[in-house]
Amino acid sequence: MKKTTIYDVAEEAGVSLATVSRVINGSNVVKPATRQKVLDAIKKLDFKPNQIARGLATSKTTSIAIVFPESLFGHVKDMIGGIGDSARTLDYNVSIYTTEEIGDGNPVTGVLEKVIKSRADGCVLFNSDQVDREIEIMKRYNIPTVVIGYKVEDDNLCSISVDAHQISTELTNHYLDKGMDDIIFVKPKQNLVRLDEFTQGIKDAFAARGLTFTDDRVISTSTHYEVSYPFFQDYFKTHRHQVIFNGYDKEAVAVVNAAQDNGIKVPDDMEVVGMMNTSYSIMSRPALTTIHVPVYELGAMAIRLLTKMLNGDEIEEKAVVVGTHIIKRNSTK
Amino acid sequence: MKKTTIYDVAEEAGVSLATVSRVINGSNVVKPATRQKVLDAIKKLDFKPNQIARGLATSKTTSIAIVFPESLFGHVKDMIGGIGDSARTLDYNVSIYTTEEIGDGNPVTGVLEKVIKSRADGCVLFNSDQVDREIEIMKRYNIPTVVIGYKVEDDNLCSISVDAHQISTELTNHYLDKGMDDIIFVKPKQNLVRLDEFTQGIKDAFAARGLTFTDDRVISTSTHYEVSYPFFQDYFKTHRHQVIFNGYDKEAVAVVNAAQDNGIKVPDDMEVVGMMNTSYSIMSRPALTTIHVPVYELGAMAIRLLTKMLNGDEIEEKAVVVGTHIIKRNSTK
DNA sequence: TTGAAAGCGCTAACAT
DNA sequence: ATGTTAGCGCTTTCAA
Repeated sequence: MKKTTIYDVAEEAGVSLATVSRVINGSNVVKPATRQKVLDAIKKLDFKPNQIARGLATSKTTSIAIVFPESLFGHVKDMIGGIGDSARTLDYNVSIYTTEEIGDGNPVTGVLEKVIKSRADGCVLFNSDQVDREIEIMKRYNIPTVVIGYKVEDDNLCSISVDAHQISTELTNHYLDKGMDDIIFVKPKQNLVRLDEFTQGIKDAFAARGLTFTDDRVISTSTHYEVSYPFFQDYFKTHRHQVIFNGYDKEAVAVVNAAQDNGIKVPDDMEVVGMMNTSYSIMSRPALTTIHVPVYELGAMAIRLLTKMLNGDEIEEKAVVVGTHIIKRNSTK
Repeated sequence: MKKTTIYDVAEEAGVSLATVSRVINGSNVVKPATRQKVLDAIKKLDFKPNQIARGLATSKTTSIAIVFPESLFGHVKDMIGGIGDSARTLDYNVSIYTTEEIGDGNPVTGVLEKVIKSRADGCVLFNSDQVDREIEIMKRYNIPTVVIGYKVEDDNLCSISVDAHQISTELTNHYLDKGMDDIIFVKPKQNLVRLDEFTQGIKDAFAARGLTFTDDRVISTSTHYEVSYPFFQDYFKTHRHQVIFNGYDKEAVAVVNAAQDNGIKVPDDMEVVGMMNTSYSIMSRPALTTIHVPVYELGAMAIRLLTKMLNGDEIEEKAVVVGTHIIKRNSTK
């Protein structure tokens, strides 16, 4: 069954294909009567313009590529609402491209190659340990890109990020003020938020008081609860601390549960702070104090920024830094 | 900066564009020496074939559309690993199309219209209260489609689902055997698993013993913990039950937490069963007994089925029903 | 083994 | 206000 084309519609309506094209593209030079004939023909033949052909003719695909490593999916998921809503409103499709963790040789260039071939109008990248290389590639091919979670700015390149350093110094100072300096930072491999900056913020807060936050106070961990929980279950058999910062709520829940299983009362014996303010944080008992990052908005802003670039609109701020704040719940005093 | 095309490569290599096309498509009639010249030119010019042009010429986009309502995103998320991995392996791109909950008039046809215009090679749909209409549309446009969570089969139409009726009768019988018939089913609006069938399974199990499971034992609820938790927090002030089945782990956590806040011990005073075996179920205290649904595999199978349809391969089973089982944890005895 | 040319379905000058 | 025509960048016969 052959798909109906603009030619079929033109014939049915008794006009040229150019007129049909004008009607479907909303040109206002078409005589109302003619327009109606065309509209009728479109309806009768149930014609749906081929976006691929249009894309070839206009060099526009109205599609945006979202590229991220699988491990960041949890974050992207929370953001996809904002991305999807904005994209839908602005009439863009979103295609997702994930990079596998354990890639065959060169996962980054592999997936970006697909993006380039797909001729996506624009691209959204996420902070990851590969992000610099990714940015490099997108710049080389001159594809308008916005990066989420990593501050950069350039031609055809915007970013939306969070001031991780600021929030971690604030948090650290809060405890240092209370004389609590037995702090541990549980750091997952990847996060939307720059965990290296977060770590640096802690160190700087310590340093400002003549103290040092040593690297052995940073515990690297998996974001799989199945892995992190047993780890901490074991860890707390032999360790006690005053405060645990976490790079992601999921690990914070593992810490809370494992601590309590070892008779450590949260928050009385130990305080725990999560990150991202995901639903994990409210489902945990006690509910987690956590750093709120407005992920939905991050996604929505990314698409808006991107479409501005695509439209050649003026962009006042190309490297947007959004604020975060701490949500106080029951895992801290 | 003009993108380099197949013509540029042809000129650089001193051959015709047909030869270049043969090289990039792996035709084996090209003389090795010629092939090498072309390969060199491709490398030198950093040529990436335009997938849009190719799509127009071949009527294939190598892209698959995934369509689902926002509220199902939690489920799709768990599945996207499987979808993404399979799609990547089989060299398809996936485009996601979400329908907004509170649509302007006709969300379904709106979003599917985009899918049709995009000329996606195939489409993945999910069980939802709109799925019948969606299927209808895909059939009309003859787009190979696989539906996840809803059993159907037709030309160009496969499905992968779960036998909800079977699992709910099994579960119900387990409690009925123990003489526990004070059962409540907490039912969210949408789930990948057909909750109507699940409900029917409970009813049938009751009926088989001359009992009735009345409709007032089905509590409809939101999947937002922020909504469901306060609801149950209040509910358990005046209600006690022996067993609570839940249509999704998230609500089960709300039930567990709210019950415990009201002094109801889980599982001693009340048993709670979740559904889907998400990470919520292991993070809950006590950890949830839940119905395991192999979502990753569901996603992977969907893509494999779809690509078989696209390749015209033989499909032995067009309406696959996958098994589920109950994972026993500490929210039941 | 390679090249020439038609065509995929549409848009966008340019004519009329 | 409408029609004609030349692309968009590729694939795929058909010839050579």
